[in-house]
Amino acid sequence: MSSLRDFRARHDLSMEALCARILDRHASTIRIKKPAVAIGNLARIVETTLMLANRKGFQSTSLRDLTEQSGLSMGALYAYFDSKDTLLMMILGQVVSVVEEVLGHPPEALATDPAGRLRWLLRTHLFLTETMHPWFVFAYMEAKSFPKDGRDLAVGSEMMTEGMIADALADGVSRGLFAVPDVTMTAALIKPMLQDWYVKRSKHRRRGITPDLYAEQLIAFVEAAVGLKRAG
Amino acid sequence: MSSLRDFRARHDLSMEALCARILDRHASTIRIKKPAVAIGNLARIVETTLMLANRKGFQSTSLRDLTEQSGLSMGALYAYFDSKDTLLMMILGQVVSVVEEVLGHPPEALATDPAGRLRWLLRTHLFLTETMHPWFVFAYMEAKSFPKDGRDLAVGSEMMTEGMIADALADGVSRGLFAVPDVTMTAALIKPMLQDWYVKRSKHRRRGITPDLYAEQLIAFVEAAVGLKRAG
DNA sequence: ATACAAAGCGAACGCTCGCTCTCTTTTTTT
DNA sequence: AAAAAAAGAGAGCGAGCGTTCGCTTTGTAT
Repeated sequence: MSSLRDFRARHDLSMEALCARILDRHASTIRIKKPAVAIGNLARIVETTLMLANRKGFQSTSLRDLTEQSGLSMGALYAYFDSKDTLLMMILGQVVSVVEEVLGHPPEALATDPAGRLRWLLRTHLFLTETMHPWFVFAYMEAKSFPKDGRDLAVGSEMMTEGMIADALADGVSRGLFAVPDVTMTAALIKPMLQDWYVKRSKHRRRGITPDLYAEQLIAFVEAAVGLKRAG
Repeated sequence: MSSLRDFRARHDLSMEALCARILDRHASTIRIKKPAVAIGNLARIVETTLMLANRKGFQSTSLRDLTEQSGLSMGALYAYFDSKDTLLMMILGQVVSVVEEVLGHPPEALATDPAGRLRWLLRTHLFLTETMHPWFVFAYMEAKSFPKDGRDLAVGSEMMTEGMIADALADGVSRGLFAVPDVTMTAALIKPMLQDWYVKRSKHRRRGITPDLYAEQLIAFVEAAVGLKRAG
């Protein structure tokens, strides 16, 4: 059974790796020529933005706050984005892209094992959001104030992961493994429990719940709810 | 079995009734002498604030937006609150107070019926948030940018309702009705499914899910998860 | 050492913000 | 009808916003 350690060994989600991909995606906007410099400073910018935005909201975070905390000047910041909204879209776009990449490819071995695939989805979702915690809080909390394309992107991403859960459920039902009256509705009920891990993470941590523990308990809860008989 | 109609017949949660109580609580700040005038204008102010804040966030809603949409002048607004933060606290305080009042008093008949009390809690929570939908979205989405006392109030309220769920679960476990490994954790998993109704309400509505339907399916899901055998 | 591009800097701009204050209008009282 | 009290109006204030731009510093190739 896979753990958070295993997950992190399989995926490089370090700040540098993530910012390298942001640089790729926004090469036309970013005016810095040397990739090493660009990635290093992007890392400082994104890290500071996530910290400040998660503390008091992106709208309320001023670019002057950002210059003070990041150590970069106003002019330097605008070499990396052409507007505050672009900065927001850089972060959001990276979150959406990683979700698609990580959750979109379940192990082939689970292709005919809906219960295993459901477990894998829940566990992987939790480990991903744990590893990129500030990114996901940012995407979730700022979603409603995104420019329209950003909102569509976020909603689309959410619908995609919900759809993956629904597919696993439907597969399980058709194999007689699960007893679920309405797979769409059930998937819609499972999603917020996944999101709660990162939205209210400090509460769970205060109670001593680790990601592995949360995964285990959530899986037990969901499997009971969908009528799966558990081994042992 | 109680429905949304029944719920609304039992509780007066009209804008006027809610604003009358805001007036009571903030009588010292509000400079308007005649209650009828004060309540009427408070209703316009709160209604407009909720609409604008839920559309683009409270921070991004300017007082000039508020004057335009409400039809009241800047000077008039400041006869009702002494700062934008006070306006926020008026709304939040009313939400918290109503939650305590409505959820804090389950029917006496359910005192020895944990399964019934759990059903009542879920249903009542859903009906309450449905009836005061914009208020709850506001409290939930703006929570992180509240001044500290506001955040504490919101967190306290959430912990209270989670505690009620946990109590019902613990009662059920001690009577041998539920099979739950950890009541606190289980309550923490149930809460976000309740909140999802109002946070993602438009998604559910698009799918044709009514509050009564959501209540029914959520209850079925939870009862299966906690191991309750259902009649029929 | 020189030349040139890359990167970084921060004062200044136009604008909007929350909030105040004086003045006018409406309502109530006499 | 006059006077007093209550309520509303909206121009104006200083502060702070996102963004720009002319300039300096740093790094590199000759």
